[in-house]
Amino acid sequence: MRWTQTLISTLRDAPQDAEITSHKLMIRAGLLRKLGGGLYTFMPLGLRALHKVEQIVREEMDRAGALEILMPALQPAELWQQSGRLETMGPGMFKLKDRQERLMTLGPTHEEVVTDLLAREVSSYRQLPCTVYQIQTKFRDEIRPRFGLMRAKEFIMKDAYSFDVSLEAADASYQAMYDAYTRIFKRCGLTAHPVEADTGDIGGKWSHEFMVVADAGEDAILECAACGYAANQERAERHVCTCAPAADTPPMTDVATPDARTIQEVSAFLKRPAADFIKTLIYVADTKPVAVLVPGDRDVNEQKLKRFIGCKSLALADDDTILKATGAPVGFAGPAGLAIPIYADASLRGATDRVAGANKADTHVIHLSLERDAKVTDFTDLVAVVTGDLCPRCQQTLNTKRGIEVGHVFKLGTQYTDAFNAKFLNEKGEPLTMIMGCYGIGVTRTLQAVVEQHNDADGIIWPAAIAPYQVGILLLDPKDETVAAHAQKLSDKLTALGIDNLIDDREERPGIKFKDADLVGFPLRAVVGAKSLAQGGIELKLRSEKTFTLAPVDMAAEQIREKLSRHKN
RNA sequence: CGGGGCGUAGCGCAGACUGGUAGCGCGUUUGGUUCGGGACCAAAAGGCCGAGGGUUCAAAUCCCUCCGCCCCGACCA
Repeated sequence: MRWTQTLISTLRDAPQDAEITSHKLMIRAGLLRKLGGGLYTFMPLGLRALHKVEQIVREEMDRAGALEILMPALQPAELWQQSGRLETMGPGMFKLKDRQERLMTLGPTHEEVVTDLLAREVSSYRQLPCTVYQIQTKFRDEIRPRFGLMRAKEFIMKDAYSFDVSLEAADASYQAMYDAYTRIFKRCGLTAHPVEADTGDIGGKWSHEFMVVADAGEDAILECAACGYAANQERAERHVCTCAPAADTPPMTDVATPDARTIQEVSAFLKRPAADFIKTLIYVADTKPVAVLVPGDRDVNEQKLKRFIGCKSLALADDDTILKATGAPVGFAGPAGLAIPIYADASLRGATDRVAGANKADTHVIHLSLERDAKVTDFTDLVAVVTGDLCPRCQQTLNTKRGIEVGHVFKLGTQYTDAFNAKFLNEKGEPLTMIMGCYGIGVTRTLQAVVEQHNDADGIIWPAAIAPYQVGILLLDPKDETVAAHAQKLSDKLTALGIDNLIDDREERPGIKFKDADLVGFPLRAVVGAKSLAQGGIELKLRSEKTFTLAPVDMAAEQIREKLSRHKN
């Protein structure tokens, strides 16, 4: 292919609305163009790279025994009513009506469609295990689309679903996908770490996310260097020391704290550190108010809270609800005397001599001994784990990193197969419910994660496996027929060797071609010019290296193949 | 949804406070000189200044409404 025959336009400046490196580079290098918020067009160059990622995904899915299918993106809403997710995922789904006024959705994911499908298709244990997958466009009405392809309203996902006869068999299917994911990300040139994760709206009991470590990542990961424990902050647990209660805390006493509402204000007023406080938050779980207690210097992890209570919606209570539940305005809630359920963080078990709100305006209490002075419904792990907390496995210190979630694997159990009555007959003719797993890779996000992980000040540095073109042939003297012929010959030879390449045949000065080649990020650059030919050949330079070598014209293609194979990533 | 910021040529920006009907750089087109890390000279094309309404003799500029985009937060009592 020749540069002048394709649609590549590079930009010297990044558009003002691009924030992170990978987003800027993908726009500047002409891979993407924006249509609107969270909506992007893949230009020829970007689409080539995307197709390569898809191809790797396809090969590894096939290798793992999964079967490719393609389900509709447009789906009847009844399916979502049947699973109950029209309610839980509703706000994040695009909905529309057809001319019959039937409510439809644009699929944000496909558990419903696939379970309905397998429930109809599978009737015997002989058909199991069965894992199907598709590479398809998903639609999500994101609260806030961000950073180009990282969080888009429309994006390409590879989603796979496994169906098994038993939990043990399902574990094997899960492991097969987990292993396939490991291979996929490696082949894409990514360093992705599996971490324990929250299951969110998908549901299920167990899941791992594949995280690419990057400062631009939207998730926080807690890692233990000692034992290898790694978890998304949404799920991360910590080891808590069970401290012996102080023998004699004086009776709980009111103290006036006029206008001091926040922990910070009361802490300053009473001259007690935030850690001595019991922070009391009033939430509304579905429709009922509940109180949540955490140490004054800690934050609540709402995902954990939601999971523990088992509610569908969870939000901080408004001022009226707080007044009704505590009898006091916002800022003076405390555990003593509350008539609503109280959930306390496990670290507060045996807490004595603490400060908390008194459930009276402008008043706090001191000498609060939690189990003596309040009726705690349950103690459980509720705080957001942070750097410095102790590993729940080995009690060493945890560290935080930022990560981009590129893949997520779930053990779902029978949540969906129950809802869709997906049963099969076993050897004895008994009907059993299939055990399900689901597995997603954000294909478009993965592409951007690669750029985020592989770049320098000059531009993208593509891993050879997913570069739009593996070789950029810079034709420096396009009007010189001999030189141009050499470039074309090299291109043909490379193509014959299965190495895709692009000849930059523009009538531009060399400087522009060098800059653009670096920006676009060809893994290998071959310079063909009157000067190089006079010196005896064609210049070969890897994007990841500083020096070049001169290859005789007849040897250039072979040498390129060799260089590329030595620098897979 | 709340807070903040921004909408002027394909991209990056100035002009706005102090109204007088639009400019710079890059890019694009043409011609010329150049030609190994984003050259130079000359000429040219390209804009209902996000949309609607108002004030005014006159609005990119002032006022109101809406729309779009970006960032922060989705929350600490």
